[in-house]
Amino acid sequence: MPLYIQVKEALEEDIKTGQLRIGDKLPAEIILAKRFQVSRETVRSAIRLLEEEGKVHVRHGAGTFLVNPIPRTPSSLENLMSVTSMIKYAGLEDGERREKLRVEAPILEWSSLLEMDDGQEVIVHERVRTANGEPVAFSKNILPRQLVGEAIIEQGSIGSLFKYLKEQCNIDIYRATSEIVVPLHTDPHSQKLLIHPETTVLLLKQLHYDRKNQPVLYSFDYFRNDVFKFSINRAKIDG
Amino acid sequence: MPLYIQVKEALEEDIKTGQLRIGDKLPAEIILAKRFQVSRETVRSAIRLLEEEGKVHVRHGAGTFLVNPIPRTPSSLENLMSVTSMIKYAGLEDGERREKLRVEAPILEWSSLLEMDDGQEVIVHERVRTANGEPVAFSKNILPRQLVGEAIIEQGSIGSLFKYLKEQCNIDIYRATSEIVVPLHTDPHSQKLLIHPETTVLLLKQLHYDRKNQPVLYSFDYFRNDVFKFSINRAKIDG
DNA sequence: CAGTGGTCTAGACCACCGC
DNA sequence: CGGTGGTCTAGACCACTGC
Repeated sequence: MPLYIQVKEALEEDIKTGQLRIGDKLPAEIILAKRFQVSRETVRSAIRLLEEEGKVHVRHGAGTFLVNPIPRTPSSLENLMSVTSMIKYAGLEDGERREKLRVEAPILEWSSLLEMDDGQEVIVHERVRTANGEPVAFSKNILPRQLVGEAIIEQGSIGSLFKYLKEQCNIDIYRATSEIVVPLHTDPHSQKLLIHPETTVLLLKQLHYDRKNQPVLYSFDYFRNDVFKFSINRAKIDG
Repeated sequence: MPLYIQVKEALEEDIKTGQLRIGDKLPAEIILAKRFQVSRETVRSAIRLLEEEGKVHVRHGAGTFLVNPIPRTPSSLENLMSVTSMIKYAGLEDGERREKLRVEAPILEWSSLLEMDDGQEVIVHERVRTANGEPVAFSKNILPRQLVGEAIIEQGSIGSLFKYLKEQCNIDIYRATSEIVVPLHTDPHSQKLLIHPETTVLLLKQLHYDRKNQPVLYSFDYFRNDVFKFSINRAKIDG
């Protein structure tokens, strides 16, 4: 375990035991360095982590101050997770699915977003997710056929798409840009989920990227908003 | 200008001029340090910035690689901005508003979220935003009366609430947790905006914090989704 | 002005990757 | 195994804050 992690955890322990309280100024970096018998840069690495996690507020020339812990949002949208994970996270049993899988010629929007060459085909994968026998989400996934190979077409059930792509296709999704849309009532995919009068539906149009920021998957994910809760942490851009 | 910023910008210049191309491995840190006549730690600070901005991918033992630039999302929700700013950002003229301002006893949900003592009152501020004579957004803002003082009650028009709070009340909002909700058609606030058949409405329930993570403002912000576009960048949590 | 964090150095050793 | 990034040190000087 690196030293700066140990220092960070020691400081967190001071917070937890109440030795440091909200609003308190932490000892100067040089003092902490002496106390923990490490160099000042090591202390700074630890404090940088605490700052990233929103536990302290560093002010040049003034000191480092303990702030309220960031309010924890249960499952926050800026953390990318697969629909399968979101269902588990919501405490639901990932039930029976109706899957459809086909090969298509992409429409211009898809081939453009996925940066595909002309003439290439896409795999279109659709499925309804259920819990307690009721539909709770619907997903339409679009992938370049070239990326996923031929095996997927014979595949009966995919399971977690993220997991399948990682293990079978060596595609590691780790980022996405998502547009949040409230679909119209006339949207046929939305209608599949509108089974209760108090149900509303939210759509995420998501373009997923691998670690090289290559687009690999475009998806339309519809969620019942009476079942799933969506939240997000927002912060001012500068200082 | 700090050295590590200069190094970062020199590297970005190499990217822009095509000396470094997507997928390329950057020279080793120690080589870059020699080239720029700085220490290795300075180079590492520069690379850390590039990594945070998603421009390079650092792999322990392998090297640092140039990746596709992160797809730029126009106005992404994780960047906190006021409704006033969102309206300007959408290219709309912030038109006539119908403002209401009153003092109330808070309901339990509000006083709890705003961490208020019993018996304290809240200021409730509502307004409709219009553009081209049509309503495009509706906001309901709830603030502890104690925080904002008495002056606000006599105030005719507030303008940008964020700006008002900063300049008149010394409250600097810099973070929020927002829940994204698709309101029901029966929601009276939502109905104010449903003036076209192809209009849908999205609601942000937002709890705003100052730099000490003290909650200072709870707001319900309704937006017409045919006028405003909402997007978000999502990333996997761990490396 | 004293105290604080921000930057920077020139080394060192370790952990990991890919050949 | 050599090359790479990850961590760490013991200093130094600078820039900012608040009294």
